[in-house]
Amino acid sequence: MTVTIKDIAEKAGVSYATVSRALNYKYGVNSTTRQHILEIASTMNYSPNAIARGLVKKQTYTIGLIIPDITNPFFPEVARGVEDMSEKQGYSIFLCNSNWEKSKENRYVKLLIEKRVDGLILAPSSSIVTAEDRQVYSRLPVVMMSGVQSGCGTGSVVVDNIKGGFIAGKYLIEKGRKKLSFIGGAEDSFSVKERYEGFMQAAECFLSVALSPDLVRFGDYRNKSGYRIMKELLEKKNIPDAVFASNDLLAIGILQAIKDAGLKVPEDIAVVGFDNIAAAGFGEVELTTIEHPKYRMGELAAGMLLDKIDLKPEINENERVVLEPELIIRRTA
Amino acid sequence: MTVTIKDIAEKAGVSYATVSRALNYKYGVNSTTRQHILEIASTMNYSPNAIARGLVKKQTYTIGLIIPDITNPFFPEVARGVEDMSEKQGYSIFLCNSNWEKSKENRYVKLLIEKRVDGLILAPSSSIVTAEDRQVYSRLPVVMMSGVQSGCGTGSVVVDNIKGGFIAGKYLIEKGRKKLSFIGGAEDSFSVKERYEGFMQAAECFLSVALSPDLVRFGDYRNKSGYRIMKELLEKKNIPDAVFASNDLLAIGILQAIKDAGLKVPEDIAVVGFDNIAAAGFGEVELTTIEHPKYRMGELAAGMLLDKIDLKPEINENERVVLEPELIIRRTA
DNA sequence: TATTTAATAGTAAACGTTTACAATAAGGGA
DNA sequence: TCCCTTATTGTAAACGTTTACTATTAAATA
Repeated sequence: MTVTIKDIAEKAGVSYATVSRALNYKYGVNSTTRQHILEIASTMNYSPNAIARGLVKKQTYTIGLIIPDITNPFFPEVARGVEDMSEKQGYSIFLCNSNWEKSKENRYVKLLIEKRVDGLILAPSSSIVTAEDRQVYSRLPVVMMSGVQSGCGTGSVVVDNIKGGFIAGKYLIEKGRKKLSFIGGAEDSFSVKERYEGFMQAAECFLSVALSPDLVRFGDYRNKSGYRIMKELLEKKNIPDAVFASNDLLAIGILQAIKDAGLKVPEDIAVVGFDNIAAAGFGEVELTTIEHPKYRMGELAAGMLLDKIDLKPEINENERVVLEPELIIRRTA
Repeated sequence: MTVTIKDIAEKAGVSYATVSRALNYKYGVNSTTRQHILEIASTMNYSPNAIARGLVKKQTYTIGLIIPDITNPFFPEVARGVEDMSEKQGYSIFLCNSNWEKSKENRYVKLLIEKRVDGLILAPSSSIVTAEDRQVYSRLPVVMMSGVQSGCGTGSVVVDNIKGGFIAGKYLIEKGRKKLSFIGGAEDSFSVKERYEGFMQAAECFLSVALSPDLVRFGDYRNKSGYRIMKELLEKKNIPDAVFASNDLLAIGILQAIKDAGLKVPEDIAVVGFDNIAAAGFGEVELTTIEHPKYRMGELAAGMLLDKIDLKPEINENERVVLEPELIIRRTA
C-alpha cells in the first residue's frame, strides 16, 4: 500500500540499495541517477519508514519525557525547553504524565524502554531512588530534573533550592519581618525539604528568635492546599507577618486566604512563593517569588541527555548542573 | 548486547517462534513450557522490542499530538485529556509544539508520518486547511481540535464558540451593560471570529444600540496584548462598560489595565473571558468566563482518533462533535 | 490395530530499511 | 594492450519481531 524503497527501485530500474544511498545522500551514487531517484521518490510521495530504519540503526531519534503532571504550571515550560532543544537536534519526545504516582512512572519507564527511546528525561514523582530504579536507569541514558538528590545514579539538573529558600528568608528578614512561616507542599518531597532548609538557615543567620513550630506546615502543592492551611493559621492567634510558600500555586492560595480574612498583603503579611510561574506575574496577582529557571532547565536536561546519547562509548559520568534561583520582587513582599 | 527472543529461545531450548507465542500468551503453547519461557525472560531482563514489533504489525501504538504551544495554559489540559485517554488504550503520544507556525506544524506532520504514528491529533496553528493539507491528512487517521471549520476533511472536536460568545453577550446585557467591547486574539483566527460573531448576535438580539466599531479590537492571545489594547481604549474618551475577551489571558491583562487606570471591576467595567483556564479561578483573579471543556476535548479527540484507528477498514466519515460552552460567574461580571 | 484429530513445536518468510562486500565498467598508467 | 584504480551499482545479510504453514507426537476413535 504505502510506497517503499523497493517500489522506487523498480520504477527507477536500479537496486534498492542504490535508492537507499541516493535518498540518504550517501557518497558513491552517480548524481544523475540520484536526481532521477529523488524525483521518482517525490512524485510517488515516498515517506521513509523510521521504524524500519530504527530497527537496523538501533536508534530511534526519540526521547521519553516523564513528568508528574503537565497541568501543573511548572511543567509546561520545562517540557517546552526539552522539546525545543530536542527538536533542534532532530529528536522527538514522548510525553508521559506520571500523575505523581511512582507505579505509573515505573510503568512508563518500562514502556519507553520497550519503545526503544534513545534516552529518558525524568522529573520524578518521588525523591526516593531505589536500587531497582538504578538498575533500570542503567539500561539507557537518563537525566533527572528537579527535586533529585545528587548521587541518584543519573545525570541531573536542578535549581539550588537551599539557596532559593535562603534568599527568600533573607529578604523577608531584611524587610523587617520577624515572625516567619513556612508552608510547604508534600513533606517528603526533596525539593520542599531543601527550600525549607535554606529558609531556616536564613532565619538562623539573621534572626534572633526561632521559628514557631506551629508556623511550619505541609500539605500538597495545590492552590486549595495553600488556602486551607493559611486559613487554619489565621484562625489561631499565632499569626505570622511573613510566609514563604514552597511553590507559587500554594502562595496564590495563601494570598486569597489572607484577603478573605480582611488582612492586607504585604502590610499585614508578606508572601513569597517559589517557581515564578506565569500566573505569578499576572497583574492581579503580582506575587513576589523565587525564579526557578524552568525553560532553561528543560533545555539543559535535553542538552545533557543528547550529549550522553551521542557519546555512547564514553564513561557515563553523572554530571549534575545546579541552576541559580533569583529573587523576583513584586507586590506581595 | 540487549537480550532478544532468540537468546531466550536458546536458553529454553525451543524455537524462537515458540518464545514469541509464549510471551504473547498466544494459544498453542504448552503451559509448562510457557511458564519456563516466562521465567527465563524475566531473569534475563527481557524487554520486547516495540520497534521490531511495529515493523511487522504495521502499528506502533503511538499517536502524534501537535499543539501550538504547551506553555499556553489552554493546552496542558487538552494534552492531559489526550494522554489519559490514549494511555488507557495502550497508546503513547508524541508531543509537538508548532509554535503557531504553519511551516513547523507541517514539518511535524511529515515527521510523525515517517515515525509511523497510528494517528494524529492536531490543534492547528492556522484555521486555513489547504488542498495539500487535505492530501497529507488523507494518509492517516486525523482529528482536529479547536478552531477548525467543519468540512476540514478530518474528524474534529470543538466547542460551540458562537454560542459561547452569545452567552457572554447576553449575560452582560442582562446585567444592564450597554456599551460593549470585544477584544480578540488574532483577527484571522477562526475561533476568535466565531466568538465575536456570537457576541454580536447577542448584541443584535438584546441591545438597541450597535457596537461602536472603535470598541472591537484585535491583538494576539497573550496577557500583555490585553493590557495594551485596554490601555489604549481607556486613554480615549470612548470607554465601554463591559468587555468580552476572546480568551482568559487577554482578559487578565485587561483587568490589570482597568485597575491601573483606577477603575473598578465590575462596577465601572465588567469583564468576561473565555476558556476558564486555571488561573481564572485563582482567588486574586476571580474572572467571570466561559468554560471551554479542555480536558474533555482532549479525551474526546483521542477517543475519536482511536476509534478511527481501530475501524481502519470502515468508511472514514468525518465526525464532528461540538461541545457546550458554559457561563462561569465569578467576580468580574 | 489402524486412522483421525488435537495439541504442540518448528521452519521460514515477511516487515522496510542500512550496509558490508562483491561485481562491473570505465578510465589511466605502464 | 594489460593491469590497476576508482566510481558506481548490485547482492545479500542483518535488525527483532510475528505468523502462516508444516511437522511431529500423542490421544482418541473406530
